[in-house]
Amino acid sequence: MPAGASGLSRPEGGPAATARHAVTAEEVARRAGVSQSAVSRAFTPGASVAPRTREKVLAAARELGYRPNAMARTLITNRSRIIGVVMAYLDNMIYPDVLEKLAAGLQRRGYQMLLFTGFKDRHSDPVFEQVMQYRVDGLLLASTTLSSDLSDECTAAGVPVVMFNRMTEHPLCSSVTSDNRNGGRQIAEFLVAGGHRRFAYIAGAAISSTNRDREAGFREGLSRHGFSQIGYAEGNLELGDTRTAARGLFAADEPPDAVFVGSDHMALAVMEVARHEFGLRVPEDVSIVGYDDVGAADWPSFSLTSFSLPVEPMVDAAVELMMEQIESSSILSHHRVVPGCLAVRGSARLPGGPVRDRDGTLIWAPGGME
Amino acid sequence: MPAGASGLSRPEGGPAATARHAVTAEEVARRAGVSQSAVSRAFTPGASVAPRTREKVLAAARELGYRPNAMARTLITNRSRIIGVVMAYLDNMIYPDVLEKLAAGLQRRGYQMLLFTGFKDRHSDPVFEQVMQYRVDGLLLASTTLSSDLSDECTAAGVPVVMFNRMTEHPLCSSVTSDNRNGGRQIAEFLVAGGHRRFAYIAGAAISSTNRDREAGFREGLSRHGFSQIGYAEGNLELGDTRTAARGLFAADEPPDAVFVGSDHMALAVMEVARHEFGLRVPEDVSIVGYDDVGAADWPSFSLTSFSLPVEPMVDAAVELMMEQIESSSILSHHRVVPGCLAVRGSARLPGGPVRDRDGTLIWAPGGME
DNA sequence: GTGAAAGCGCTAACAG
DNA sequence: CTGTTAGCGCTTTCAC
Repeated sequence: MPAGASGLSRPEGGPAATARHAVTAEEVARRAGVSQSAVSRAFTPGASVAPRTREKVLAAARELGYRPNAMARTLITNRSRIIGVVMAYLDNMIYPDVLEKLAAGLQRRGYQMLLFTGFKDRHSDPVFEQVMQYRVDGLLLASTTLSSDLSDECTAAGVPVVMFNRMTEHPLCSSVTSDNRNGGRQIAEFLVAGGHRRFAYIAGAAISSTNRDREAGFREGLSRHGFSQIGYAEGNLELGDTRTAARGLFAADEPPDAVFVGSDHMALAVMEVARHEFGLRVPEDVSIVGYDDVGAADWPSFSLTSFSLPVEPMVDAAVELMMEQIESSSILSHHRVVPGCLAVRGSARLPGGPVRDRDGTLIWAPGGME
Repeated sequence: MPAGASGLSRPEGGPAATARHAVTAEEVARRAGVSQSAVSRAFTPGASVAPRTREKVLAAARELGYRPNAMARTLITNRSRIIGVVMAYLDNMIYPDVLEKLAAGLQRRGYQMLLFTGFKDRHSDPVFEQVMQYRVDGLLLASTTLSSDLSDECTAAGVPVVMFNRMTEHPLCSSVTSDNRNGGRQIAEFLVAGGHRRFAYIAGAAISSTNRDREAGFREGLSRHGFSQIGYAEGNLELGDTRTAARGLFAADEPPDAVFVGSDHMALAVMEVARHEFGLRVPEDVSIVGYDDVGAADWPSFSLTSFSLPVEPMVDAAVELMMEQIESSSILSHHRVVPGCLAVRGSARLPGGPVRDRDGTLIWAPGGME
């Protein structure tokens, strides 16, 4: 017996009703005195129906409570107007935001969202089999870690795949990411300019392209200034692991004076450990920088300096890419990299003067970005 | 042009493939040298097929990459095995958790989840029309605020509705909630025992049953001890409004020494305002208690005392309720109230001795709950 | 246990 | 513009 069965309950039940047969176009047609195809046309935008006929149909439909059956329509049009969205877990605070914006974007174009999530531990394959049976028009993969052959199967089945917040070498997948590499590098520049000397990186999912690029950018930026030996630990996008990682770093003989954490979600946990377990002041004793710029980063308690993941433009790009492929019924491989910027707050020591990227781009300047 | 279109991009495209026609049962049948119905049976658990036939079919299916078409099946069985989930917004940190667990629970029973979210501002009716066209087998409404006639339409269409984390007077809806009233009362008892004298309540969505019950319980508990005048403000489940509400309360002539905030999501914001805008120490100057017991409540920075929303049992109950109705194809009105308990942390002053509810239940005792 | 045949509710030609 | 007709891919009798 599940725990939920305990507690107060009203076993008496209450009123009951039995499922009614759904109204069909046929019935509406009879009532409106037209043919069944007329009903279909009345509900098809842009179909050629006399205004008077359409009126009659809509009236009859309203009276009967008719709603076109999307399943039947799918069967014949070969378009479900459903997009499968795969997000293994939602604990990174950006995902709820992505989900909301994505749903809104798809809805606006008349698409629905079939969501697959909550299989952190279990394997994703059975899940995937299910998605495909629903003949989704497209698949959006938004977990940084997911078996890549999943996308193989999709493209083989002619279903366009858009990767969100991750890249792939797969030749027939599109992707939308933030500018991870640049972000990592700009953070390095910023921290070096801030006078730090002992750096560390805490990785998310080490195998993901997202983590790989952020780390690569960070190392690249550091090595430009001669720092090639840095502390390293893996948080695996998981709070427990992240805390362990942070403890290891801070307990070292030469603890870092600047830590770049691969995502805000983890960075906040690192900050907690630094302050409450090691009594470190941020940023006086250690600077902490994250990536994603989640809402909580801006809370006074954290005031986390972070490189932004531009969710809205990324979602827009993803939806656009998806629609393009659905409409052209061809699978292309487009990769969009959406630029972000460093949101400078209080968790990292401020540099004395302006900071520029290697190409001259202004990353930060005292007193605001002019 | 959306912002996402800027930034780096590889316009050259890449390889392209055209959607292939999906494999049908007919084709599998030909290849396996059996009839199309045999194929259907091979994929129907519990159908009467000779093991040898099934083997042949499965082999052919594998070779061809066949997957049964769920849409076609829906059309004939009149069961989509899809549950519509309506969650207007996901910013309350409990919702991602609910979503994950719900998806897992449904998936385990062979159901998919069609998610409707991201319409905080927009009206939900057009959204709803869409859901119904996909012939969902059931609808789970998990936003505390949603037009109630939405459920009318569902039950009229024979679709079972389960409300999650909210109640309704509607006679043909089921619901699963936490024990809001008890929670509110226990918090009152705890705060009174802690020696507080000036109480305040910050409401979520004032019209929601969830808020109503939490507030009623709180007031009930306080009035038992003679406190009937309390501070009140509305946060509307919205961070901006919540901060404004908190500012109003703390800036008053006689600011509260104990605040119960209708949800953790808002409570954390209130704590931020108290500390960083008013320089108040928590709990020395003001005690703050929340409801939901979200993950962040346990972070050292907040250490928020909170009444738990037992997500897992609630989700289990909701799924169970839903399955019951789908399987019996009758709509019942069951209301489950899942008990929670007070998670005592550091954001509220501790009472000197054990605290009991009016019925004698132990709410809290020094040194743990024995 | 298996195949033939009849639809599920709808769209999409096709004549008129 | 409208009705008729033929399926979409599948499940489900119904004989065999």
